[in-house]
Amino acid sequence: MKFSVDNAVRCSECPIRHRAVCAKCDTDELLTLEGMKSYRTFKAGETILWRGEKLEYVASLVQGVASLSKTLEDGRTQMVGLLLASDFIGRPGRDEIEFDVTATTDVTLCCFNKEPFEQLVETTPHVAQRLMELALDELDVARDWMLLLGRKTAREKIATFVEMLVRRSQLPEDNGTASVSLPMTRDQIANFLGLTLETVSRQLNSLKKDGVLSFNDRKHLVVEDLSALHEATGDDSDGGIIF
Amino acid sequence: MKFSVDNAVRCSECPIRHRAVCAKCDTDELLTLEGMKSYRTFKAGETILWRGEKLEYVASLVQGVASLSKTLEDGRTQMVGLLLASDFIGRPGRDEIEFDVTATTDVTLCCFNKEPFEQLVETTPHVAQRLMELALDELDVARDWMLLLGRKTAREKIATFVEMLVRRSQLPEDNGTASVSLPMTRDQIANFLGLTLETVSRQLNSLKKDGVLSFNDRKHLVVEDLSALHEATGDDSDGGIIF
DNA sequence: GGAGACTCTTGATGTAGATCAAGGACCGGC
DNA sequence: GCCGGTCCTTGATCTACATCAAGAGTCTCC
Repeated sequence: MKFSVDNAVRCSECPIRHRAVCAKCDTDELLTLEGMKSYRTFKAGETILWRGEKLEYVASLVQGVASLSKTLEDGRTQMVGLLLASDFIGRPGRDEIEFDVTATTDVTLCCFNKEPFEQLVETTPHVAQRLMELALDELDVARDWMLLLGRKTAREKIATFVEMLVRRSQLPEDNGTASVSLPMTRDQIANFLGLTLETVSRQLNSLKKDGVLSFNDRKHLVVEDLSALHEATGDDSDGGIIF
Repeated sequence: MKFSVDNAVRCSECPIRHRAVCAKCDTDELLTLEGMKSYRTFKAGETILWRGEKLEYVASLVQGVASLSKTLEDGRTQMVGLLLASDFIGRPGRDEIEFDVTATTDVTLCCFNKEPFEQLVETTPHVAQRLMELALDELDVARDWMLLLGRKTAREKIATFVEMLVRRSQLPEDNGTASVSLPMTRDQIANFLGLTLETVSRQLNSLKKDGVLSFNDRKHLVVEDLSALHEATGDDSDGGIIF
């Protein structure tokens, strides 16, 4: 279900219609948004927004994966968020953002100019409510990530990351087995988990040796034993992580 | 400006009136909130909410400091948020929370029963907007914290923490000097920064030895050189952290 | 199909911070 | 004032992961 700037869809047919910032909008509100929106695309690796850059628009991510990252003075970087289809970029009421946004894969955005969008937020409770829900969901994810970054071992971090991929891809789990595609390089994973690429490689291969995972090409992973994987995350058995 | 359950204030005189979830409310809306609210207090160390517990109410923190924390299966814990005056607890649309909430100091909450509050969110854009702003602010803080947890050294973590205390306390900075009160034990600080209490102690004393900080009693810190402190955080010189 | 550039693996070594341990300072209660 | 508990400091040791290094796969573009 690919689409490009050239064949822009109507909102009512949009693949993220029911999950994005517009999820709660009624037909009238949708019409307003329809008039404001425009699509943009970015190639994998391109920077979508720089930290501190003046924000001209806010956007929903329609297709692809983007990442948010922060950098220290000496160049160390940490990924602080992963944006997937229906996630929102930018915030009404702030002129710039505190992190860089980079396209991990090819990305399509549905953009709204900032000012008219802010007016919409002021007037329609549906948009503000949905933005609040999205922000609170992101907050939950960020907090799970803080636990991971602060307290988990390298092996637990990798296991948690793979488990997240499985949950998110929503693939049918075959009696304890699942296969997922890996949209990032070891380096990007390392950046995500607060590790180095060598440690990521070692831990992935260690999980492979232990029969929890298997893989041959670098873009694809098979989880051989989901419960062993969960065991390795260190997470409390109930509850768990929401993605 | 202490107050207890016994001498509940009117909303219009509330110390957090202009920063809490009610900040954008007009007089009518405030009246509705006035009718719904009730105060609760907790002693330092008490648990305000357990993870997974059914949420009966949402609340604004009026006075004191509370912390959010997560726990791994084997008992390792990580603080994932610090709640200060005007911060909000709970989320409309979710029946439980994913972390424990504990009173760090004595705490006073302004509570709203969950269901009427949710209805209010549905109907008044001002509350939804303010909740969105609060959530987005917390998200910014959480992301700074992820960078800290994932990439900073022990010394940088401590420096960042102290700098945060300074910024937050808003005390007049005397030509590069500032003094702040320390509302937590070494153990709690360690839990906040993803360190151990021994490391916290060592790094604080190392910063003392280097003339950046000084302290005699355990509840009070003096920053002798704010720019040296900032230097020690590792943060990019511009921008910086918002608290 | 081969040169060059990424990306990944694997090994050897170093080190920041955890862990273990013990003693000292402070605090509240009797 | 003394006693028990909590909190903090300091030292010795250990270890998980970073860092440094080298080689092997794989991808792409003339």
